[in-house]
Order: sequence, then C-alpha cells, then structure tokens
Amino acid sequence: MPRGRPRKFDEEAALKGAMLLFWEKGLSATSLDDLAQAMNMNRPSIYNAFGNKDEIYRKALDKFCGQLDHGLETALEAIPSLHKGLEAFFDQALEVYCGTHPAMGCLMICTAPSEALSHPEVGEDLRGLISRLDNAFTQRLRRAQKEGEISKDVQPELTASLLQATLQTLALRARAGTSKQELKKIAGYAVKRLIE
Amino acid sequence: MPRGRPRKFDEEAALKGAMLLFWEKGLSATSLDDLAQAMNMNRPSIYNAFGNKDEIYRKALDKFCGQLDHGLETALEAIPSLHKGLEAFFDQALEVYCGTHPAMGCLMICTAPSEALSHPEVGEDLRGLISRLDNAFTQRLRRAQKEGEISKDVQPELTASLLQATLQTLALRARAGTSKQELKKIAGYAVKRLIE
DNA sequence: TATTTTTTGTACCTTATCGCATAAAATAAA
DNA sequence: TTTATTTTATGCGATAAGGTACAAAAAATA
Repeated sequence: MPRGRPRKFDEEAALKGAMLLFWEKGLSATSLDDLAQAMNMNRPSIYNAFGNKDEIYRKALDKFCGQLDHGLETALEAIPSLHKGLEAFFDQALEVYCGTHPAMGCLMICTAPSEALSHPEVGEDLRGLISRLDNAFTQRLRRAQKEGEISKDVQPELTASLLQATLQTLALRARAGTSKQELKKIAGYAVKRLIE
Repeated sequence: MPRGRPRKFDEEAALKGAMLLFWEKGLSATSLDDLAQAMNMNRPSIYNAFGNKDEIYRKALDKFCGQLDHGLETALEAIPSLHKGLEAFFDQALEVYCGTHPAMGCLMICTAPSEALSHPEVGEDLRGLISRLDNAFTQRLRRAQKEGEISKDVQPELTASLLQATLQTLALRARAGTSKQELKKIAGYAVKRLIE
C-alpha cells in the first residue's frame, strides 16, 4: 500500500472515459478540459498519471486494441471451424463497433489515420494493428489449408488482407450509420466468398 | 469583368492548397493560419471567399471526390470488360492514394470519419460517397450479369460492398505506408475472387 | 506526534485560435 | 474625374488550449 494521499480516481475507469471521448471526437478535436471531465480528474493529475494528450490517446488505442486481440484469441483461434471462427470474430467486432449510440466503429480505424502523418507514433500504432491482424488471419488460413478445410487455391496473405478489408469496412460503415444487421450480411458474404 | 479590386488569388489553386493541407492533417488539426499560408490568402479573404473552416473542408472533400467520380465514369463505366474496368478503377485510385510523399490515402476515408460524429454534415458527406460508390458498383455488376460476363451467383449489392471495402483498405493502407505494388496485388486478388 | 510521501486543486502563463472590424488599395462604371 | 464596388491586409478582441507551479490535503511510517 502506497504512502501518500490516496488517489481519488480509478485508473482503469479514467482511461476508459478517455478512450470513449477520443473514440467519439478523435485526438485533435479533444481538449484536455474535455478529458478532465470525462476522466473525472483535474488536468495536473492527468498529466502526472498518464502523460500528455498524445500519450493518453495512445494508451486508449492500446486499451481498445486489447478487445480486438481478445476476439482473435477466443473466436478465430479457439473455434475449430475457420468459417464459424471468422463469423464469430466479425460478430464480436460488430458488438463493439455498433455498441454505442450512435455507433462509433473502430477507434483505431476511424480516428488514427487522420493523425498518422502528423504523429508518427500513432502511425506506428496503426501499422502495428494492421500487421497483427494480417498475420493472425494468415496463420489461421494456413492452418485451415493444412487441415483441408479450405482449398489450396486460396492465397493466405492476400485473403487475409481482404478479410481485414472487410473488418475495416464494418468499422467505417458502422460509424457512418449502417445498421448492425446490414453489416452482418456483408461480413457473412465476405466469409463465404473469400474462403470458398 | 467585375467592378472592384481584382482578386490576388486563384480560387481553384487556393482550394487545391486547402485540400492538400486537410488531406495531410485532417479538419481539427488544421488551423486557419495554416490554411491562409497554404491557400496564399489572408484569413479575412478566406472567410469572405469560402466561408469558415468547416465549409472549406467540405468544399475540399467535394473537390477530392470529383476525382473518384471521374474514375468511376472513365474506368468503370467506359471500359467494356468489368474485370478490366475494375482494375483500371483501382489503378486510378492508387495513383491518387500513393501520389504524394508520403502517401496520404483518401481524404474522405482517412480524415472524415473522425469528424463525422461531431460534424453531422461531414457525416452526410461520408455517407454520400459510400452510397454513390455502392450504387455505381452495384449497377455495373448488374450490367455485367445481364451481359453474361459474370455468374448469376454473384450478389451485386454485397459484392459492391466488398469492392468498396477493397477500395477503403487501399486508402487506409496507403496512408499507413504500404507500397503501391503491394496494394495493386490486393486489388487484383479482390477482383479475381469477388467477380469470379 | 512528527515526518515523509503522494495526490489534489487552484491559479497561472504562454501561445494559438477563430472570427471580424476597419481602412487602404485597386479596378470598372458614371 | 468622380463614384461605386470589391478585395486586401493589418490588427483587434475574446476565448480556448496545453502545460505547469505551488500550496494545501491526506494518508503511511517513524
């Protein structure tokens, strides 16, 4: 147990509040005052606990991506059938993308690209997520091929790219207001056509 | 010829400068001072000629989308073969997405989503582009089906969504630094797999 | 109880930002 | 030449932003 004055805030909850705000408004449009309110902290405490605005944003990105990574583990890896695994993964993603009112899509895909050029570290974060997803899809496709679930004609790397393209369009369209049912149809058709 | 003092700036060039700056930094991270420099105008003249920052941004979006619409006409509609037409369309898009250093992807897809919730008109612009592309792809696929170029098993609306997903991933990945050759492979594979 | 350690919260500083008021400048028409 | 019209360009003013100094507060330890 630490020595000094106890913290008034819950670090996890504060970061979640920051994440929600960045998710809605992006990095540049969010002020520290907004953040202070959303995190239930005052600015100096924020700075002391989490660093400056960019650092908080990147921590929020990290927290958000944890959800996606969790989906990769529990759905894509753990489910024996590739087909079912992909559908479960997209379902999980849609729960997140369409889980707020209004729907906000993906924090990374919908807010990081506009900052990626001005903030190289954010660009790195974006690249990191993209390549992790590409790799996860590719590995899973290779396994399915080895197990004979899908044709040898499927090219794992390129198919992985298109599966990620599907995930990205779900994220973007969710934020643009497309309904979850509509998006589910797109995801289902993608799985059907790309996995054959 | 108008009565008063002649304009110092070229309206078309000024808007192009604004577009480039918004393309790099997004709406919120761009200041009017940055814009004034990029447009070679002073702030009051900007305000007088183009309105406030949001309005300039939307005019830039509009100008940018004109390029995409042009690609739809010249490549997708004008080329007899759907397969070749799609490849030409994606090629044209990649020239734009990868045409700067560093590559900046698509102004709409990479910068509008983060503003879409705070600026409803921007959300409308985003929805507008998405549905125009969906419609254009769908119509073209229907025609190809009628002409017997592609199978009746292809579902035009859903395939259109996935073609647009491909375009979106090209935009996002270009901005994240993926090379044009790499992206060309993805586009080619998408056409091959989705059109069959 | 006294000391040490950590967080809090007020207040502040510097800089940036948006939008506009205003006068000078430059041209066409009267 | 005079008047009307339009743009330019300086610069104002109010506000918002990011970041930090500093003293008070709250707890553990000696």
